[in-house]
Amino acid sequence: MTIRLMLADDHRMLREGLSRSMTEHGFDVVGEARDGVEAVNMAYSLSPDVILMDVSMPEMDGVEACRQVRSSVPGTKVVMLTMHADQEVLANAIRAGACGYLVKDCSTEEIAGAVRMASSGETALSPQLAASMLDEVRKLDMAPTREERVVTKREEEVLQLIADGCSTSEVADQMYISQKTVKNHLASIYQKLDARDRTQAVLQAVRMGIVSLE
Amino acid sequence: MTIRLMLADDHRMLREGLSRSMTEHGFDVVGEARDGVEAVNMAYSLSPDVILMDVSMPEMDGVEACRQVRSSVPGTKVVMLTMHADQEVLANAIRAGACGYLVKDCSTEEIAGAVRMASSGETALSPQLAASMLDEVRKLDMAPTREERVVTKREEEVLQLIADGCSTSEVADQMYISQKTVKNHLASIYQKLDARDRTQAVLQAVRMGIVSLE
DNA sequence: CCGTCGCTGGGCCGTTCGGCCCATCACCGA
DNA sequence: TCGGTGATGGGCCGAACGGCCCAGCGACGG
Repeated sequence: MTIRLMLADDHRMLREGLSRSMTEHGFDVVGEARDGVEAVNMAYSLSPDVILMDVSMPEMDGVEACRQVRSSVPGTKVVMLTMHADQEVLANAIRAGACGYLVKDCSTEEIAGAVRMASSGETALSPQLAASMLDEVRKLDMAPTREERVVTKREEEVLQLIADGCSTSEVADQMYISQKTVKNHLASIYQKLDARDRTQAVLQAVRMGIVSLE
Repeated sequence: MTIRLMLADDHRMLREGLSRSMTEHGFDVVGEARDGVEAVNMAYSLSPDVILMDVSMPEMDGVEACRQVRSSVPGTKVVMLTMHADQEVLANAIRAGACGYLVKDCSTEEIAGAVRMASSGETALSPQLAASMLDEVRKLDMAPTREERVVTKREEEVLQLIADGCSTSEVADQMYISQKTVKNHLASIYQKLDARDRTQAVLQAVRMGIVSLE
């Protein structure tokens, strides 16, 4: 069974080249759109198996078009194409329901493979993108690592208990200290975390990874 | 300049095969380790450019070995090898400082490419892994999507402003309503989010993705 | 047409919170 | 040995908070 493919890109040359090579790879290219709006309408009337969609297009960008296609034509998979390995756009595309994400300088074999994977429900993306994504994850992990104890152990305990939903008296009970001491710890915390109440202190602590949500 | 490569895997056959093919690809295989402990010691004495390290090994698993190598021999890059596309292990490997992550059924060309990328400071990983990682990200994004408005628009505004550090009176000023109305909104929020004070309400809102941190 | 719900307010009251003083004790490094 | 810091407390007070009543108005749906 041949896969019914649709193209969406504002560059005619790219469309024609892609159309030719995808046809050679055994796909049935059933339609070509020049912008995002056209892509959404065409997807609705053609219900292709997969759409190769450029990220940057006139009228409506590919990410938004992807979102609309996914909601109005659920059976159609969308593989995004982009010029650069932009991690931010990638994240948005994933949220929009894209089943793949390729940089344009990949080979036609890679594109064909991505289309096949998409049509069978799998996800494909360029190694470049994967690497940039990893760097992003690594960056996120770096931050919590450097901490050299801004607040003391007891202060941290207070923060965690309050984040867990305890009141001042409950914190005091659980820590076997008086309410006054809890308030003293809090006062110290407010200075260190630049907060003026427990709400801000806990939020700041969450941001800094000092306490855990849940 | 040839890249000095070290192998760490508990399967002799795999080591020998890998050693042969990597040599053919122009790498200098300077050592082979049979378990994690041996890998760490050998890495320390040989200081190879790159280590191809299996995830599952006796004595010490590859992830821990990777961590120790990264801290004791900072110049050595580690590329992890695994049998299965386990997203959990991948995350740990990244945290441990791995510069690549490959499933074992990839071609020797891919491995060679990953080693070269690693030695030049880049990150490489198998498309399969990338896909499974994406699925993970997608799953995380799914949860906040289903929300059918638990709190009303105004209540959400109140929550966001408080999360941003505003007091009751400041929220009232910014929303052009009285302090009493703000407190009324909060009271309504407490019921809906099962919170007893603004701290818990904001934390719950953050957990539910209603308001954003920062 | 009437009920529900969201948004806007008022008043009252007891509790909690945060800021400001203060003290003691133990520990650790200069 | 002396000073700094962490942890433990005390008291006091004004402001903020949360719970409990209440009301009117507009929109929307049955």
